[in-house]
Amino acid sequence: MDLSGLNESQRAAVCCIEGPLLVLAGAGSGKTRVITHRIAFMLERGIRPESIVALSFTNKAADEMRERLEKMVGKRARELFMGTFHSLGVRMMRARPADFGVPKKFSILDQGDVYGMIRSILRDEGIHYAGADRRFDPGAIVQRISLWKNDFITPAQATDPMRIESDYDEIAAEVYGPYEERLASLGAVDFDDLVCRIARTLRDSESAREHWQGRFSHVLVDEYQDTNKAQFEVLRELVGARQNLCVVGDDDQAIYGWRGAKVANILGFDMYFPSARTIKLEENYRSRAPILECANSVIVNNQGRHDKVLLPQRGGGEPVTEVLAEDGPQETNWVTSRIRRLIKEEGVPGHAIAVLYRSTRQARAVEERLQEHGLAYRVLGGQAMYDKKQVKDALAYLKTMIYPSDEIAVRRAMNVPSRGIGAKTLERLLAHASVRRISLMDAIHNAERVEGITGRARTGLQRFSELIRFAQSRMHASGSAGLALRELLDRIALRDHVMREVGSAEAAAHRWSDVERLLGSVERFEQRARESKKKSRSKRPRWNEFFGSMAIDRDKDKKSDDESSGRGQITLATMHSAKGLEWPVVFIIGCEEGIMPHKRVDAPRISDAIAGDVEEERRLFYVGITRARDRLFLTRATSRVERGRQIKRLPSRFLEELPDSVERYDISTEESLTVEKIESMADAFLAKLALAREAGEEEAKRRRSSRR
DNA sequence: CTTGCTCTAGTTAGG
DNA sequence: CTAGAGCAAG
Repeated sequence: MDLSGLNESQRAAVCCIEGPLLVLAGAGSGKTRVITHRIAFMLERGIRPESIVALSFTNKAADEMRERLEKMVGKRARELFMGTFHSLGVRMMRARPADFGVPKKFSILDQGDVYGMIRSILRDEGIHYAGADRRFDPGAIVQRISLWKNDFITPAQATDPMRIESDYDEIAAEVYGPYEERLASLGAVDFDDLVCRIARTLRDSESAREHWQGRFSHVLVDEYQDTNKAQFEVLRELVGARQNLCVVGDDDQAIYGWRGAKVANILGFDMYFPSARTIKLEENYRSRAPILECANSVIVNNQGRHDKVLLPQRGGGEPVTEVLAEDGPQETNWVTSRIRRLIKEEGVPGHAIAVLYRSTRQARAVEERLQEHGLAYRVLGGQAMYDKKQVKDALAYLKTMIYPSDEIAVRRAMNVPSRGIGAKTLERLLAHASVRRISLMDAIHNAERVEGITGRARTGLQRFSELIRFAQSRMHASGSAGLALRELLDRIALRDHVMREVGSAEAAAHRWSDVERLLGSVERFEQRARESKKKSRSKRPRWNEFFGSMAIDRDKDKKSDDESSGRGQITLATMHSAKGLEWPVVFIIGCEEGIMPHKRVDAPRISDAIAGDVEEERRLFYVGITRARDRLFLTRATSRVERGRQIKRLPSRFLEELPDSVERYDISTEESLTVEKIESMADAFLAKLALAREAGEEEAKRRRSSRR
């Protein structure tokens, strides 16, 4: 194998295939190259592809890795397991459901289903989760339960008074137990179960452990700094005594502590695996020196980290620019016109430019200005396609047609668009169904026999029942669920429903296009099933697979979308979703106290008690900086309109950690400021101030506060 | 049961 | 300023 394209430490990381290995891969240090070369090297050394597991955090990352590997080793790349922890979990649970205490056909709840369940528990337990007196955001509860599950804290332990620190802990602990019970009674698991059940089973069952340790001999993990406790346990049990575990990551890019990731996993890797080797990749092939200088000088201010720096491998480069605006509109205006200039005058393609920000809401203003300028852009992140309401509605109908026993789907579909079926009616139906041991859908088909259902609800149920029967008969007649779903959606005029729900025709058309995409992927799935039928003679498409992969690979249809939408687009992204990506030109907007670091992580400003959170914000800023290849602009405003009022804004403390080589530009005075200029201005100002003080003028104090 | 009004709170994301 | 949720009225 040809390793000549790699530097010394990269080569070391590729060739060290036995025993525990920690690869500390700085931003832009050729991490993916190392991983793919390493797998290719392992295959060359005769390790069977089926016994290799390569894990990452997103499907996209896994797919890209597989593509790159396929270029190196060909079809064999398809034989090894490459995917997310969650998809590994699904695969293991499907292979041996009994080991994990789940039914053969378990279903996977998505975020929306979980929310719905938490809401209904809150209602049933009589907890006012929102309102004037006490408010409990279901989202915060879901998040707590998720954190507990990943830390192996049981419902009983969660209610321990010693652990409870806030109202939220108390409420969440109260809901946690019933939540787990409901999951079990539905034969369903949530996303967290896909990981922590694996960990628990491997820990507790010797036979399961032996089976899986025999199945997999070598494990690789990318983005290791983002692993949580449950994921760590899975790894530890999976690799067993052989400890053929290679983890690749960068503690300086750990930005997911708030969702349970443990930086300790990467900081203390050699504590858990004492025989571990550590290899640092510090050569940076992405960014120009001035950008890396910024990155290095910001990140050294963090305490808990592996000691390393980014060493520039590309020469030259313009200075990084810090841009000062008077207010928000001026900031976005400047950014968009600078982008326009880059594109129109300097010949930079749109896809070479990104605007990064801390929170999604900051995108809107930029979007509006870009639209005005007629510049094409795309927004990364945001709601995943399968989380969108319209798509979920359509999907609920599809599931109802195919699996009428899927209660969650039926519940959703039955009232879209509203058919006058409310909580009371549902309750009656469920009671009826449970007494007769029939499904909710069957109870609906027999609605006229259910006690107490009258008037509007009754006719609504009748219409729904007929609709489903109609769709099912169309499906059987045509042999295509996609076609039947189209007809069904047509009948209920879902399209008009979507139109009515949103204001602008444009937004509605956009929402509807997501439904079209769903229909498209249903039809493609059926097409594939028909083709493979010739070979395998299976009677029907395996819908379980389709729905399962829908919950797991939510953005598998996104890719074609990205490609079809052209290459000229500017990218708008949060710094979180920008991780792993790069652009020649990057703008980071809103570099201010309160935004970055965000005010929520920095509540007690005087005592730096929770400095860890501020350190995570600093890492996030570091991630943002290291996305830039050639040019970097950091912008901020001195005041902003917030809740209708003009508020003064202070520069982010991170800006003050930047080196002197950074150029400063003030939009309103159109002045470029170097450090020397600022210093001479400050000197002049101080001289003036001294004069004023001598004269005993009160005004001097006011001026002092307006300085910088 | 639905609709429309009023109030309030307001990170970050993925499977 | 907006989105989402509760609440009161139809």
